Amino acid sequence: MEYKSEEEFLKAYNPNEFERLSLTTDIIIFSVSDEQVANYRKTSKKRFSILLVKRNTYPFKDKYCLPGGFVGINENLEDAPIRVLKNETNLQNIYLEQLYTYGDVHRDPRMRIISTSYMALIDKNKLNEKISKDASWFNLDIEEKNNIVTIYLDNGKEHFSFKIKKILKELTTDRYKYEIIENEHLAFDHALVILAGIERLKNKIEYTDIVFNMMPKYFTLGELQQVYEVILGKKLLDPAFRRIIEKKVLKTDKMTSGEGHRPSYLYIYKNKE
Amino acid sequence: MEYKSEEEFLKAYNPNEFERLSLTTDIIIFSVSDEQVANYRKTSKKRFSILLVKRNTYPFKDKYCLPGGFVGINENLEDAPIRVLKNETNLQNIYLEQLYTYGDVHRDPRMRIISTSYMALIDKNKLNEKISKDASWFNLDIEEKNNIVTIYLDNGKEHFSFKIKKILKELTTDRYKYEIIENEHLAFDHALVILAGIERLKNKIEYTDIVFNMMPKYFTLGELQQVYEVILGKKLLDPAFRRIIEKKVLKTDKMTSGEGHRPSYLYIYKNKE
DNA sequence: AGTCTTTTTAACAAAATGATTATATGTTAA
DNA sequence: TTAACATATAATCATTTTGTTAAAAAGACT
Repeated sequence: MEYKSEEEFLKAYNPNEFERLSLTTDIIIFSVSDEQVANYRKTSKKRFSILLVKRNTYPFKDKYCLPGGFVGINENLEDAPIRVLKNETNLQNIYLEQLYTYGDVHRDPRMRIISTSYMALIDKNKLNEKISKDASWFNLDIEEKNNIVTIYLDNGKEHFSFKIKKILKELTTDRYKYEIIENEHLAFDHALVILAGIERLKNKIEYTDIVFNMMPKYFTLGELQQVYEVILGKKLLDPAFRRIIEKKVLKTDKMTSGEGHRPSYLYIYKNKE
Repeated sequence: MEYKSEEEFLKAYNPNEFERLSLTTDIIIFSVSDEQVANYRKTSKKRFSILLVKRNTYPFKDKYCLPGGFVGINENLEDAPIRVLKNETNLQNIYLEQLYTYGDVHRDPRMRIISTSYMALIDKNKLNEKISKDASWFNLDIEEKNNIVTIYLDNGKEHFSFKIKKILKELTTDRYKYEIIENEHLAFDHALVILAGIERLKNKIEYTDIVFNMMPKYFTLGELQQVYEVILGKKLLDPAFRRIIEKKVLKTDKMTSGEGHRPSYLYIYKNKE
């Protein structure tokens, strides 16, 4: 059949001609937390953490998953993670970045569901203890050897781990294919999503300013360095770190006190103007 | 209602409970082409190029779009671009990378359609002139000033351009929001997809080896440098370029000849072993 | 033989990074 | 009051990596 115009074509178009599927979004909410260090001074150390939700319905009942949900039929894709984030944490105006879209035929046992994942970076100080019931913060430790990544999760009450193998793709690339080889506690393919998020964050922290989304307004260079260190999973040398970071921050005249050691200046993030 | 097991839940699950939508994939196929230079020697220059398809059906009849199509209900998302690529170019085993998923409610006038975009990198020498009818290669030039990007496309017969404004996001990031401000000839939101692909490629060429997917087996350093230059949109200094690239390639004992100037050694890509 | 063009190597300056060491300073405990 | 403590901050020097300019090399063309 021939149509004379775009309007005419659209009028005759039957949306049920193609098979349909559902779309969800999953969000990795990254933040850092302070952990008391077991020494006689009241020092604390930064930890890397993400928010997980315990499922109380099928499928994957009693397992953990990333906060998320279905994208409404009249909702822009990128508005869905904003809505989910508001529901889970009551936070708005948060750094969000699309990560990857997962679409294996059988990734959800219910039906064909595509999922677009996002990562969010938040400063926990802005939280008013209003995270939803069933959600909890897990500290995160990463270990990698022989292309097998083990990720340890701990929310204080429960702790578990999962393993993912990184398989180098054949084509001329340094990208990997990821395969879950051990996972008892995470629903769906969320183990993959978490690793993808971690790797994206690790990369971007080096060439962008996104860390500052996880920092409070005033921070010390020591704290900032610790955040870099937990995310990158390695120690940095002080002078090298300072050389790089001093271009991005402004020293204020405020200082810390009562820390049991020499006080340090507080810095703020310097927007590039 | 309470279920006793995952099996029981799934048996009772009604997939029509949620509204459904359709999923497509769009692929930016990047390559480089040789263009005769108008001088008295038979020298040639590399150009950056992408494959576009002229639409002969509604919607957007007679406009150009990226190769793509619907993802089958029983087809893994990542298998769809492989299939499309095979159809359009008859090529297999090609470097493919997922870019971004577009999901604005009204991005397709027919109905709610989500599209996951990919980029593919190919070596044109592997093409056997079998690209599908309606498809043609467009040389691509990029110009950016005052955060407005103009992209010029030319396939020898037709040429046009489009403009996109880059708006800095408010949050602590160096990422932009993109807004089409001038576009007469490209269907859907494909102008955005093309720019996203260009920026991804520009970034990754610096810290990965993906360029070699666009190179023939044997190449000169001059050719390789030209490819870097057309993609990055700037001249590189020879010694600096060589220092970086010599770690990635192996010099063979083959040489070029008949080029009207000093011959050069041919190199091959050195896989990291 | 001389000119053209591009390749390839050389050489040096400037900048960025790596690593070590020294000094500073409030807190805590004796 | 003082010494041990824990971290902050600065200074120093060696090393590596980049930026820049320039020169030499070699086949094709006239």
